[in-house]
Amino acid sequence: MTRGWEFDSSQPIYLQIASEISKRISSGVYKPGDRLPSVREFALEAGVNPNTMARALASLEQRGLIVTERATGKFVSTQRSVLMELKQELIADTISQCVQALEQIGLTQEEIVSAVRAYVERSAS
Amino acid sequence: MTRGWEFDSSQPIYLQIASEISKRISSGVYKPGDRLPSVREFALEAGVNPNTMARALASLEQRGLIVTERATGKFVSTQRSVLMELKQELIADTISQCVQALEQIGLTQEEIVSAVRAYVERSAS
Amino acid sequence: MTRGWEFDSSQPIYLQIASEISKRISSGVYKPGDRLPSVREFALEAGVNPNTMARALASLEQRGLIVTERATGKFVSTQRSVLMELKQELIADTISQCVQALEQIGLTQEEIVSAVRAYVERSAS
Amino acid sequence: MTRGWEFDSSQPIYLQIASEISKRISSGVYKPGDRLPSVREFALEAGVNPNTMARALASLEQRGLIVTERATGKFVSTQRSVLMELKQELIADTISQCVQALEQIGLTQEEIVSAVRAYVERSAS
DNA sequence: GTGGTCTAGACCACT
DNA sequence: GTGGTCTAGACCACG
Repeated sequence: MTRGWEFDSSQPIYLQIASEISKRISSGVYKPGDRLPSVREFALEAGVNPNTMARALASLEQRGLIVTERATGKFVSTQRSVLMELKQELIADTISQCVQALEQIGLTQEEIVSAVRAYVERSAS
Repeated sequence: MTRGWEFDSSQPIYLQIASEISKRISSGVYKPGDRLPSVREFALEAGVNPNTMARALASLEQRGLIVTERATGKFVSTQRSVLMELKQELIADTISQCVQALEQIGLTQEEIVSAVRAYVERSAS
Repeated sequence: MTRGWEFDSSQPIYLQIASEISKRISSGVYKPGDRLPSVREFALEAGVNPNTMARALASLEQRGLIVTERATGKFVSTQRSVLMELKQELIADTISQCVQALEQIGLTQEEIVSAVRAYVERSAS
Repeated sequence: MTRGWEFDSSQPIYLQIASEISKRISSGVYKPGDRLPSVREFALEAGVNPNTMARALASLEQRGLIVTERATGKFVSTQRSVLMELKQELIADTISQCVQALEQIGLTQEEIVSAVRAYVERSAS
């Protein structure tokens, strides 16, 4: 049994939590309109202090990804534009990280594109 | 000053060290024929026990990436084939991880390729 | 009760252990599919530290002679090819050592063959 | 620098020394009529007590392999018969040990002979 | 219980 | 100084 989610020390934990939940929303684990687990539940699952979890959720709420209905809980936003924005951002982050790593290995931009194309074509067969 | 390299608990430290040094070799931080820092220095830099560092380096030596000259130190292999193999493996791993993340977000393979192309073209301008 | 196996200082202990266990596998003391004694038991029997025994077993695993099933133990490989390879290697090593000794004593290659033939015929009667 | 010869605990050291010197005589390091190093020199070389070395040399003298000339030293015997006997014994011991090992690996006597023949023919090419 | 990992500290041979 | 080996003892995940 793991004690909680995995964190590293490169970033505040609450941001890592927000990132994790963002991914879940984007990938449909939590769908638009879904009620999220309570802060306490979430904190237990992640193995962090409820205050930390609350801070993470607040940052998501500020971005418009989740909305709070007083006394009933927090829900994933149903606004398409915000969710699309999130998705685009996650895509950009993922690709950015990948491209950066490949450039560090020594690939040019053209080589990166063709390497990715080769990869997906190979895995498609 | 950081206390050492960053490790997570998803993998043995010695493998993470091996991976880190692999990347440095592939990206030219340590070039073919270069003498590597001594095991003790390396261990100090990474913030681990010398035995752990030795284990990491042994795994690299077993893969043919580095060679040991007794009592003088460890050197990056000058064999092209091994280094090319390493590079291809690092590229494949990086792309695999990226594609997997993007597919989880919900992109199709064509979308992934075009998103990467768009990204590098945008960053080129 | 002996205090452990016999080792000499010509080679690292862990390699001598690996060699000893190899012989046992080849001669059928440990048969394909057999569960080996646990690392701790083995270490006790050999009179060495468990880490040293683990290192020896790791080298055998790397050669494909044994396989590990997590939390249940280590087992002799059932792959014929690997076991045949081992046997051939042990035979070659043994004969090489013998021939070398006999050549040093001053025997020619023909004399060596006939001396061996004479020996086995004599011991057969 | 090694501190002396290698011994194991399977046999008294003086017998291991006698065996080593026997091999040297048989292989011609010390030829018939040669004066051997003094007991003190020999003991120093082997890293043992002079008494132990004296005992080893006494056992060789008893077998007739070496003779003592009072106040001048010890010499390798010039008697052919004794030297031939020694050679035969060394050969028999070497082969016996080899055959025993091969039988333990699981070879039959015919297989042993043909394996040895194959080995010397291969090494001759 | 199993094997795996990591640390701490020691001694060795080599140059 | 280098790497290599060995011991001792600890903690972990797995089933």
